[in-house]
Amino acid sequence: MSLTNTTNESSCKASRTQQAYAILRERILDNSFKAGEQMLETTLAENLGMSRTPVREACIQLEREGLIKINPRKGILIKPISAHDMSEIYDILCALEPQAARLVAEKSAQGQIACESLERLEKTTADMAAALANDNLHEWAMADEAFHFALLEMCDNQRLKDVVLQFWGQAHRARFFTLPYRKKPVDSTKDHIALVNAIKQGDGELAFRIHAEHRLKGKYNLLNIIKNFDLESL
Amino acid sequence: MSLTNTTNESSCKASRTQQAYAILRERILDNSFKAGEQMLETTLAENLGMSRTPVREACIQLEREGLIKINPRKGILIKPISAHDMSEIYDILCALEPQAARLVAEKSAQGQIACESLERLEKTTADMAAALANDNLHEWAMADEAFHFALLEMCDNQRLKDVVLQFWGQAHRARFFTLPYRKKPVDSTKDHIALVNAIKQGDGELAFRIHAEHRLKGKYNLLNIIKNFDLESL
DNA sequence: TCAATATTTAATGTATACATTATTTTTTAA
DNA sequence: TTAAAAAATAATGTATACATTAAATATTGA
Repeated sequence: MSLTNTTNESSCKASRTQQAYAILRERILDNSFKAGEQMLETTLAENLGMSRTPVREACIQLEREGLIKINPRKGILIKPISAHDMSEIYDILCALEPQAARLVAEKSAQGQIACESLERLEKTTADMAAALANDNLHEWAMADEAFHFALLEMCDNQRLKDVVLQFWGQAHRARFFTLPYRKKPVDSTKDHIALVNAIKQGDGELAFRIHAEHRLKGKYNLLNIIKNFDLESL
Repeated sequence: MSLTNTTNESSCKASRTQQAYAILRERILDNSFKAGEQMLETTLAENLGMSRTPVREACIQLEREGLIKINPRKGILIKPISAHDMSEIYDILCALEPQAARLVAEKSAQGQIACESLERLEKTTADMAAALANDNLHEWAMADEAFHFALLEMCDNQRLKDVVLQFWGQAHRARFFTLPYRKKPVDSTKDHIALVNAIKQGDGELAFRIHAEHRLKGKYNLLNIIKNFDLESL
C-alpha cells in the first residue's frame, strides 16, 4: 500500500525537510510509530541524523495533514483515530470520491478519457476479484486502493486528488487494522464494475450514485467493526 | 468578510509563527499582497519585525493551504487563481457543502439542532435579502458567507469545516473581485430559505439536493464571469 | 563580438546558540 | 508530614551564523 503521493516533483535531490517529511509520514502510515506515541523534536532529529530545523518544518506539514499533533512541551503525538474521527473522514470521502467519479464520467462522455485509463480501472478491479478468490485480504486492499487512486488521477482535479489522499492517509491505519475483521467484501468488485460501466456510458449522475452508495457501505462496514470490536482508537 | 478560523484556541499569547501566519494570511485574503506578487523570506521577516524562522514556518503552512507557492530562489509567490483553479475549487465545494447540509438535516431529524442555530441561518438569510434590497453587494456577500459558515459549524464535523474553509480561502479573492460583475443574486435567498426548510423537516436528501443545485449555480455564475470578462487570473 | 567558462552574488537550507517558559524537583516553613 | 514557594530542568520558540547552490555577472579565448 503505497499511499505516497508519488509526484516526485522536481526529482532532484530532496531537501532534508522533504526527507524528514517523507520518512516520518511513511513511519506513521506503516505503523512503525504507534498511534498515541509521543516523541520529542530532539529525539526525532537524532534518529533522522539531522538538526531540529528540518524536523520541525516536516512536523508542521504533518500536523496540517492531520497525522500528528504538536504538543508544545510534551512532544509530537501520533494522532490516534477514534470512531468519531473515522466518521468525520468517511463523511468527507463519501462526498468527494463520488464527485470524482462524476467528473470522470463527464470527461468520458466527451471522449476525453484515454483507453489505458479505463483499462487500468478494469485491471485493478480484476486484481480485487483475484485477491478475493485467493482469500488474500491484503492484496485485495491494495488493489482496492489502486482503483480508487486511478479514479482520482483521471478526474483532472489536482486539489480534489490531494485532499482525498490526505484523508485516506488519516484513515489508512484504521483500514489496515480492521481488514481481518471485515466480512469478505464480495460486493465491492461488483460496485467497481458497475462504476466503470457508468463511466464508459458517460453517465455522470449514475457514476456518482454508484460510488456514493459504494462508499457509504464502506463507511458503515468500518464503523460497525470499530464499534463491535471495541477498537475505540487506532 | 472574516474568513479567519476564529477558533482562537489556547487563547494565550500567540507565538511569532502563529502571528506571522495570521498576518500573512490576512494580507493575502484582503489583497494587500497582490496575486502574482513575489517576496523574499528576508523581506517578509523585516516587514514583520521578526527573524526568518517564524516566517518560514508560517509560509510552509500557507503553502499547504494553497495560498502561496514557495519558489526556492525566487521568493514567496502569492498564487493567482485561474479559471481552471476556480473550477477545481468549486467542484470540491459542490461536493462538500451539500454533504454538510445533509449532515445538518440528519442531525435536525434527530432533534440535535439547537434553536439558536436555526435562527442564525434565518437571520443571515434575512440579512442577504436586506442587503439585496439595498443593492449592497458587499453586505450581501458577507451575509452569504455567514450563512455558509453557520451551516458548517452545525454539521459537527471539524475536518469538513476546516477543509471547506481552506478552499473558500483560496477562492476568496476571486469571489470578491467578481462581485460587481454578478447579476443580482436574487435566487440565492430563495435557495437558502428552501434549504433551511429542508433542514427543519430533517430531510437530508432534500437538503443535499437543494444545496448542490445552489452551489452548482454559483460555480457557473463565477466561471462565466471569469470567462466573459477575461479575468484569466485573479 | 560572442559563446563558453569562471567568478561572484544572493537567496535559501540547515545547524546551532540562545531565550523563554512549562514542568519538575527541591527547599522551606508551618 | 505536607503545602507553598523557589529553583532547576528540559523542552520548545526564535535568532543567527554558516553551508549550499541557483542565478547573475564577469572573464576569457576564439
